[in-house]
Amino acid sequence: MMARVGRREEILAIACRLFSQKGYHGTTIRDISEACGILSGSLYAHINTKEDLLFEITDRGAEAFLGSLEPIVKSGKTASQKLREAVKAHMHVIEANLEAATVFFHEWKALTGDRYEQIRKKRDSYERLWAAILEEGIKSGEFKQLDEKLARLLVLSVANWTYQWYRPGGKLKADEVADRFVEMILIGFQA
Amino acid sequence: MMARVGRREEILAIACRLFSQKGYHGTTIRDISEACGILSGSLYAHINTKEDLLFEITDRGAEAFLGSLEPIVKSGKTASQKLREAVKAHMHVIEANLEAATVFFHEWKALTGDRYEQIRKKRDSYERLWAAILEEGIKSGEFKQLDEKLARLLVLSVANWTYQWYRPGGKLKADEVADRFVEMILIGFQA
DNA sequence: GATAAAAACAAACAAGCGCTTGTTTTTGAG
DNA sequence: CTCAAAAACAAGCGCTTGTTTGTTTTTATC
Repeated sequence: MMARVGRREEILAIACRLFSQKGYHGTTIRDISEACGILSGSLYAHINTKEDLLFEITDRGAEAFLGSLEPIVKSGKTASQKLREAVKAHMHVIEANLEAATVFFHEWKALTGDRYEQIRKKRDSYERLWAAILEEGIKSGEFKQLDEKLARLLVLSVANWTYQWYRPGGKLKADEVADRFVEMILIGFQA
Repeated sequence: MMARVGRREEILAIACRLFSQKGYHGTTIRDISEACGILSGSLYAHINTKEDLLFEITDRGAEAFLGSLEPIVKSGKTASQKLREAVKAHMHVIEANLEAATVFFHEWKALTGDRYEQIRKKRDSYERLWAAILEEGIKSGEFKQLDEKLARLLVLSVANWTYQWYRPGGKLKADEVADRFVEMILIGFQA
């Protein structure tokens, strides 16, 4: 016999949903197992520890964000184009997996030891990719002579806050939101 | 004899610090009492429940943000001036009480029942104050014909993400950050 | 220095926590 | 139908959780 490959994914998805709703520390192993329709002990045929679940969810989230941004930064487009596509890519990752994105942004600090460090490093890498886009735009004269750090913080604030309000299936489509955000960032509010 | 008025405040400050560091569910009553230098049971001479602590911290946070923004919205200044002062006021609240702001933004969802609703309403009120500034600027023609909702989300993203990176005493002064953020928002990145 | 409020201790409570163990049931390929 | 792997159960481990209770110590005031 073979293990149903889907079972573990199912558990991850359920844990992801609960972590995003009630937080990691606010979710118990019994919450997860109950939502799976099994007893709490039975979960441990599929996982080693509760923190494994959190790590796997956040790590996949980190990889999704990194993997979507890397090709854009490496492309030969202009900084404005890269910025636009970066925001779009970021929104698409959130759209495709809002719950995992929420856990990634909101719960990753509950990780301990080496796993905390691993995710922290991936977050840093992600920020550096954004920094590269802004540095390029500032250096080439395409953007104003902005303080790169503050410009990056502004863009990242917009990107990183998205999980708090964006709801797939709502009126606002991810691509449209991204386009308008980038437009506002590029040309400003002032008439 | 009279109760030392400072004792309860001390406990609140310690709980605030721990909640901001480890989260509400990640902090135990024994963590708090130990940091206070007393036994866990002794805490209950000063508080009724653990959630009381969270509520008092988040409610004070909400009031601080609301109280700082209200007079600005009501003032007779231009929308741009209001926007500038609003961002400054927001940053000042965070600067003056980073830990409480962190708990307010990050842990308020751990509240239950009526208290959850109370804080949610205050958060809504706060967003509506920001909306008023943007609506005014758009209506008067001072700002471009922006989608008000998306413009508000952009500004709120920048404001609400601040607690994640701003550190009082660092190189960046709150007023300076606010000025540069507003400048970028008003006139955009494009050269 | 007596007094009473305030603050702390000492000890424990019921409930819930993450997780382990040994056993039984379900499953699907041969 | 057989049989072994996989998945679930049943029971409970040691520990921690938020909180309560009754008692003692500290504190400021008269």
